Amino acid sequence: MLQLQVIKQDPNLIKERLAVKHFTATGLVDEIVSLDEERKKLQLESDNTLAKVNSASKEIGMLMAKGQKDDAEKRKLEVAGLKTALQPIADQLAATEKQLQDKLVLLPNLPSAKVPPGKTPADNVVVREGGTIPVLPEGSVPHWDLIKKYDIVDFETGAKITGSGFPLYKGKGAKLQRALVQYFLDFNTAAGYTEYLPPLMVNEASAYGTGQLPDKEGQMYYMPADNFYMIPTSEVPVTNIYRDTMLKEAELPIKMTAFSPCFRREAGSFGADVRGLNRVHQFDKVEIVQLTRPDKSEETHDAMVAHVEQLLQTLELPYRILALCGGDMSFASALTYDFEVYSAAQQKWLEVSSVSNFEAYQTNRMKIRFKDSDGKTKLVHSLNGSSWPCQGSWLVCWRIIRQPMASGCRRYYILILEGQKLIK
RNA sequence: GGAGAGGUGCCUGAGUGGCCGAAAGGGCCGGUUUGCUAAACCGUUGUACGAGCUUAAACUUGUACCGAGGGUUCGAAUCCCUCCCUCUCCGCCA
Repeated sequence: MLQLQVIKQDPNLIKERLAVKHFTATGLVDEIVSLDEERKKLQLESDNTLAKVNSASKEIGMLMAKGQKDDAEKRKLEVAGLKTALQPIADQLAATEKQLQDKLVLLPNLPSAKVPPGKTPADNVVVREGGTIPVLPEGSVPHWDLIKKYDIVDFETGAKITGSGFPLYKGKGAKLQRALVQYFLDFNTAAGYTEYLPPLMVNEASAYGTGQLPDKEGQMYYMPADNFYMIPTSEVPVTNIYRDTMLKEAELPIKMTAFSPCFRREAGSFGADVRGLNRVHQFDKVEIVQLTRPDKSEETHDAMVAHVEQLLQTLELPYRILALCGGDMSFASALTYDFEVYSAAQQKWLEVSSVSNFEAYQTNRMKIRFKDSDGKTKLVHSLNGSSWPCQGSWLVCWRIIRQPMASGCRRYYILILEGQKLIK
C-alpha cells in the first residue's frame, strides 16, 4: 500500500497520478488525510491519559511500600476514573485506525512516469521486438492438437483426476517440462539469483503481504481446515521471505529465483482463451524477484527486462516487449513490461512474462526495510518477473516438433544431464 | 492427536507483579591508546506512532511493543485463557 507520509505530503499529486491508472475514487485520498488527522488527535488524548495512569500507578506502588494505604486507595479511585474516561477514546482510536487502514489498502500503487497513457490493452506501447515470426507449413495446427498427436499432455485424464484445467504431462512432455525448469533456473542463478524452492501453500499474512489479499481472494485456492492458500505464483512465498525484516544496506540488492507450480482458480475465464495450455488452473513457473535500494529500482527493472529478453533470445522465439498503459496495469504495480511471444499456429501474441516494479508498495505492507548510510530507515523496493510460464514452454515445444531443429529436443535432455547452458 | 519443556533486544542469556525497554556477556558502531593488526579501556547501540523545538536535522518528551490475541490488576515480560511456532517422548502414518 502507499505510504501515509507520501499521501499527506501532496494529496493532489496522488490524485493526479492515480488518474493515469483510471482510478477515480479520489475522494478516498481526502478521507485518508482527514482520518489521519482524527487519528492523531485521538492518539494524543489517549497517550496523555495513559501517561497519567502510569504515573499514578507508580505513586500507588510507592505509597503501598510506605504503608500509606488510604492515600493509595484514593489514587486507585482516581485511576479508575481516568480509565473510564479513556475507554471511549481508546475505542474510537482503534476504530479510526482500522478505517484508515481499510481505506489505505483500497488505493492502488502510483504509476511511474514511464507508464504510457491509455485505458485498454490496445493502448499498450511496443518497446522492442525481436526474433522472426516463422512461416508455418500448410496444415499446421495449434499446440493443443500437437500435444494430442504426440501424446505428451493429457487434458482428459487430468480432468478425470482433478478437474478441467489440470494438465497431466506425460513421457517426453513431462521430461521437457523438467528440462525447461532446470534450464531457466540455471540461467537465473548464473546471473546471480539465489535459488529457492518455496512452500506451495501460504498463510494469510503472506497472502496479504504481496497484496493477493484482500484483492484476489476469490482467485486463490483456499484450504479452510488450516487457513492456507495455494500459491498463485512463487512471488508470494519468495517475497515474504523478508517480511518484517530490517536489512543491512550491504545486503542489497537481494536477487531470488524460484520454481513452483502455480494454482489459480481463474474464476470467470471462458472461451478461446482457456484452450489448451493458454490458461489452466495449475501451471509451472520460474520466477525472479529482487529487493533493491529505492534509488536503484528503475535500473533494476531495466536489467530484469533485459535478463528475460536474453532468455527468450536463447530460445529463438519471436517476441515483443510492451509497456503496459495506465489502465491495463495491475493494482500493485508502478511499472509493468509484458513479454509476448507470437504463436504462428494460434496467430496471435501470447503473454509469456511480465516484469514489474512495485517500488515500496509491497514492502510497505510487508515492512521490508533497510538502514541507509545516513542512518535513516527506508523501505526497499520490490520487483518481480516471470522468467517462464507454461505457454512459453509449449511454444518452444511447437518449435521442437515442427521445425527442422528437431534435435532441439535432445538438446534439452542434455541440459538435464549437464545442467549447463543451452547448447547450440 | 496426546504428554512435557520452551519462545525475551543483532546473538547468548537473566528476569515470577511496581525501581524493567529490560541484568550480564558477546557482537556492531564511535572514541582513546597504538609502527600495523590484535588486545585493553571508555562510550553508544531497537521499532512504531505522537507532542515540543526546528527551514530541516539533532535534541527533549509521551505512548505502545519481551511469539500473536484476549483477560485479571491501581500496575504485567512476570498471573490466567486461546492460538501459533520450536524441542523431547508417545500415538498415527497414503
